[in-house]
Amino acid sequence: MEVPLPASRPLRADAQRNREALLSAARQAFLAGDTDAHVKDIARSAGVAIGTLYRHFETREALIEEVYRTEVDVLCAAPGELLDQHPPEEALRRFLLLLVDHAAVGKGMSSVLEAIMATDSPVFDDARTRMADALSLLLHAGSAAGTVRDDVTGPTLLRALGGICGMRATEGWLAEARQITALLFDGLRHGAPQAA
Amino acid sequence: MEVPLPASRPLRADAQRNREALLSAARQAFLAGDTDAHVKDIARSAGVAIGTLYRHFETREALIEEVYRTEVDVLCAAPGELLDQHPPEEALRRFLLLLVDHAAVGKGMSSVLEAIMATDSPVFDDARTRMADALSLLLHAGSAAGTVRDDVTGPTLLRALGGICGMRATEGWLAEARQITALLFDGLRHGAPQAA
DNA sequence: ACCTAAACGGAACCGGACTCACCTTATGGA
DNA sequence: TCCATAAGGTGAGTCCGGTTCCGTTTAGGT
Repeated sequence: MEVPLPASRPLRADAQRNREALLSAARQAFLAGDTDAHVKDIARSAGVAIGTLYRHFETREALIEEVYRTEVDVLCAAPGELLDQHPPEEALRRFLLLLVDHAAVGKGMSSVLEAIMATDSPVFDDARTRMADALSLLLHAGSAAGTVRDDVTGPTLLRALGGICGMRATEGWLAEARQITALLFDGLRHGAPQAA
Repeated sequence: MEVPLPASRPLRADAQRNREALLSAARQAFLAGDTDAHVKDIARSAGVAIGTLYRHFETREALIEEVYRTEVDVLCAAPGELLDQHPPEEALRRFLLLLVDHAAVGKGMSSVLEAIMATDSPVFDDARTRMADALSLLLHAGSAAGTVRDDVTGPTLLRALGGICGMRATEGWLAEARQITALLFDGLRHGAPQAA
């Protein structure tokens, strides 16, 4: 129950191996669509006992978050690149769709994005903050350029996207989600100082 | 486990009393904000045993749905009235905000609205269908009048709203939700045949 | 080799929803 | 009025997850 600090002391070799096995097993399960895989199964398919799982991760949620941390990293790096290559408005549009599409990579990812975006769970505080910052960056760039309204904050928009990702469940959800996101985007432009 | 058909045979007097007590206790709890009140507590505060609760309601979810059925009825009646008193576009705007505000009446309502709107649970099939129909009505009226885009369906919009209601959790969520809803509305008008 | 802190294992626990076999009582017909 | 009987009520018990705890094992430094 005391997740070792990142660099407190290098993990023992076997511990390192197990930790990785757990992450890999969990990733496997989530990407396979088993959004709510049981901790026991994850542990078993990692060739480890539950106790070991809990030595490495405070809770089931914490394990999940760790699995997706790299995904979140990738996502949060996107805005910078997008702004380099596109005008702010377009960068924002692309990022919104990128998020939604990302949520589609296996049902697993979307449920985590949702958890990150739509809940208050302290486990996701870090991820949430980073993603809200990423959005703020885009919104500010857009409103500075006058093509995006300036009264919407990163965190607010993040919540909305979280809600949209919460739509996953039905057959055609991705199409629906994209459509709604486009709608939201139109709404963001609509109130812009100098736009339609 | 076999919810009596509405009018198969009039419930025995005591059964009727208990059923009502359960609904009332549940309503009480949900409106008080205890979104995930335990079935035992609900049963206890209704003065009956768990078994009795389960005689009347298939599952916890079913009880919840029943509690909110009347709410949903009210909500679904609104579009008709709104269309009588306002142009389609304005009726739509008002209805969207009405939904969000309704979700704010106690955290309980919002979680149920969310469950109705954002999941596939068969328990809410009925409510979901009715609400999607209500939205379709407004959307059609709006697109017929040329003030609302015509490529968004009731069910899709319902999902989006469900997502937004899923935002409840944080302090300022209502303000955020209203803002996002307004954004969505702007988006709906944006692609309209003859609009901005 | 030996020692010890680190890591592991897994039975036990706990907190929920839900079930079931048995008991209680409303009710309608004699 | 009273009884038969089926509708209704009961609550201990089951099931199913996540989580904890402590005795055992082992990596890895001396």
